[in-house]
Amino acid sequence: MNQKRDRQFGVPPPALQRMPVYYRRLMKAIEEEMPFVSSDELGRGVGVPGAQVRKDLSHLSQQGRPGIGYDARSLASHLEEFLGLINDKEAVLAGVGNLGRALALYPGFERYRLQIIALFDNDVAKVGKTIGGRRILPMEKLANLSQRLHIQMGIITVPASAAQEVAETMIAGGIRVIWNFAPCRLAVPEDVLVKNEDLAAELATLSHHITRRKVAMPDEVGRGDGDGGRLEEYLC
Amino acid sequence: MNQKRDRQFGVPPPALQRMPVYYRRLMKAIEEEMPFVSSDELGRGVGVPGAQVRKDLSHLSQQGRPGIGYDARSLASHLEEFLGLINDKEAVLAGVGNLGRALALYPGFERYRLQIIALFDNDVAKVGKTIGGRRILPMEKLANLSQRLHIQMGIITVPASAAQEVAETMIAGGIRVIWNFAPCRLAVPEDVLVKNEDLAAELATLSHHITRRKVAMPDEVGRGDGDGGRLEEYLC
DNA sequence: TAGATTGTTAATCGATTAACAATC
DNA sequence: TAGATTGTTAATCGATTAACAATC
Repeated sequence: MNQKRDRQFGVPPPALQRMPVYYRRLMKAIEEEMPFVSSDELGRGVGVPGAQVRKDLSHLSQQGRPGIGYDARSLASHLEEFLGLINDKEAVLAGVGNLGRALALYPGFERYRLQIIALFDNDVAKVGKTIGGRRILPMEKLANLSQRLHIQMGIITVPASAAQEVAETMIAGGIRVIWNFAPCRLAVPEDVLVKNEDLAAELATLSHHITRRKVAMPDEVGRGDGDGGRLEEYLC
Repeated sequence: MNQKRDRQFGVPPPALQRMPVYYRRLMKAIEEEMPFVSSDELGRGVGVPGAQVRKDLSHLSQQGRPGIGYDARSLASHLEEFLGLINDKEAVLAGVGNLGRALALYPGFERYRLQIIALFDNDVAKVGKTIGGRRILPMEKLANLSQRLHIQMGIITVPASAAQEVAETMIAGGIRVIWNFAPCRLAVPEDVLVKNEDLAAELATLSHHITRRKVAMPDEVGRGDGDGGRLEEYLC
């Protein structure tokens, strides 16, 4: 009953976020030939208690066996299905700077069946060059290519000042899921999903913790000899 | 009263995460010479209602003027102080692959006073090379250098298989805040803060949305002409 | 059988939203 | 004064945790 409601409205976001981590834990169990994994073991990885894991997994067609745990292979393939990892997904990437280049070459995406199929940049000096076997195309071709190839995802790695315009181009090309690495928020129609990977904002929260931590724990034991040290000594 | 409690126990995590976005909105207002910004305007950027913004900002020493809004400059500098953006922070980075290289060269960190002061890698072919004016050092030097220079943050961009070991090295060097880009969870003592930037996991949740969205909205209007298209046509 | 672990219900906790008197 | 917008309290919503009967 509750399950049907969830199926319809979707799994709660925090639960969804944990699923890939459970999945990873299961892959490890399979590698180590452990046939069953308990909710507590699954939770250990993410730092959540077993009860949370069970609640999360109850949103899937359930699988656990009381007294035993979850069948690793079976649950893993349920998660693969749930997360859509069995489907091929194609993305375009806009902005071939250092970060764009790194993402285009990131080996981890392949495992999840994401292919970055085309790279775009405004810089005429970059257009025509090749990265990981893919030629860099001029930005004007993005919308049309995305539309004709039914691209499902757009990755934005342009500077913040250009991000909104690029997003609009992607949306014009029929893209409805945007992975935004530019340090800004995008204004998009409500049927478009934007996932912000805002490194600068994350850094700011870490900065807060660093600063406050200092205040909270004034005497740091065992942190160096107090003479300050100099960077130069270490340059080999 | 409530404020004191918050000051002591810290601002709720969701509020903290929004602060950098408010800060950015304020910087824009200052640039545009708008002296005051209302909570609704501040919220627009993050997609939260004004009431939420006001509640969030109430954790700071409050500043708003009824009927007018928040003084942009004043609130911005409160946020700078709160987020520790006025303090210089130093980081080491381990793992100079494509992603590590991109982060080392990322221009956005400087604004927030983060300096990546040293780069480390295990690969002897990389050691000795220079990135953004910083020489790459062998991993064995990480702990000692971090300790002597009182480095506050460690950035992990090594493969998942090496991440735990690198984290332990950083912790041995006195680092208590780790920004982890490896697709895995780290086991650390409880006084160490780990912020995971798990791109593979994020991708998996996006993958889920792409898949489910397909199911939810079966007929996609205006997405191409239906003949499928071919990538080759577009390669310039 | 005894021990382990499940799925689920109820209790708790925390964050968001609504509402409104205070005030610029 | 009238209109706008604040800070805060109370109501709502949603997620986490505790507890336990069911069961392998």
